[in-house]
Amino acid sequence: MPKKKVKEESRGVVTSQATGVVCPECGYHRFFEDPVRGEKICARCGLVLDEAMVDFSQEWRAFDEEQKLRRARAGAPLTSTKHDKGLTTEIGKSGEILKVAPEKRAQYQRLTKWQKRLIESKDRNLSFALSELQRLVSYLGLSRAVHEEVAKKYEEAVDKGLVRGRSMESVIAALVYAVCREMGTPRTLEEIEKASGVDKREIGRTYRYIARQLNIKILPASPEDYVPRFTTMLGLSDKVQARAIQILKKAKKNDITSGKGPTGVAAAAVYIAAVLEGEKKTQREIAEAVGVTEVTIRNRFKELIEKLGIAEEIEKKIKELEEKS
DNA sequence: AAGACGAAAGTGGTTGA
DNA sequence: TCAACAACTTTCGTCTT
Repeated sequence: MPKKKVKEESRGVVTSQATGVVCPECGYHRFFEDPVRGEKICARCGLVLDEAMVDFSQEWRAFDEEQKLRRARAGAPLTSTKHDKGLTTEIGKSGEILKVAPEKRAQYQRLTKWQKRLIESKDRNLSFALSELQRLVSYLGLSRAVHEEVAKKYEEAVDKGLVRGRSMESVIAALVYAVCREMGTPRTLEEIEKASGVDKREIGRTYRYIARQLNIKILPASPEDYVPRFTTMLGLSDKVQARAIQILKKAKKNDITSGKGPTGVAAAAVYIAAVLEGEKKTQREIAEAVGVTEVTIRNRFKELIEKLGIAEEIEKKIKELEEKS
């Protein structure tokens, strides 16, 4: 894993692609776009993916908001995943300057200029970040609610200056992680790493920092929340899902879950539930889908069946299933 | 040959002095 | 800042079917 490269790219040298397209050569998801030659080039291996692209950028330039408004031929749709929901505050309107005392005009103009610069720099930052977010959302199949919430929190983070010294990608990734968890549909760090190309330790670090600064409560993730996604990923029935959650509830009461990695516990519960419902999957299959090792599943599995006193039941069931095949 | 099991050594992160 | 520590992973050998 060339981690260094990703870091450099996150400095903004690279245009990130808004859709879920990946390089057919190396599977990487970021590309350089060269508008002059109309080429799209994989940022990792350099493969030219697209030639003779259409340049969608504006053919005109605008030097201030006024020109922008005048030259634009279409307005952006209103949505809260856009940085300002289409409403921007400005200090200076050309007519108003006449109302200001002559001796204050110079100062007034300076203020106007800086105000514009600030807004525009925030603009660029936000629109770039939001397109990265858009990419993650479609890649991970996240809900509208999560999308909106992350957008809101990101702006908050920018306002508090928390993005400084961190790459936008890592902040976005961290927020996605945080919000997914908050909404009870957690994704693992690994999944977000794969989707965003940001190292998972980096995501974790940023997550903790941002969460503290924005007063997002960091509750330990609960295993139940992972169950529905795991069962669907493995193609298991709703019955298995319900059974797994039932097992986890009981486990929680007996205090077996605390201190353990939630994904491991969830994986073991799914394994048990699958066996009990006669839809047995191998430990490896589950391990692979969930992103923990078989060993971990085994350990949790052993703990669960012992402490819940269902060891015999499970063994009987396994024998039964073996006889059938 | 494939799956389950577990021992042993290694890794990254947290905690407490 | 450092060492101890728990959870988890990797690796590998064994047993069963």
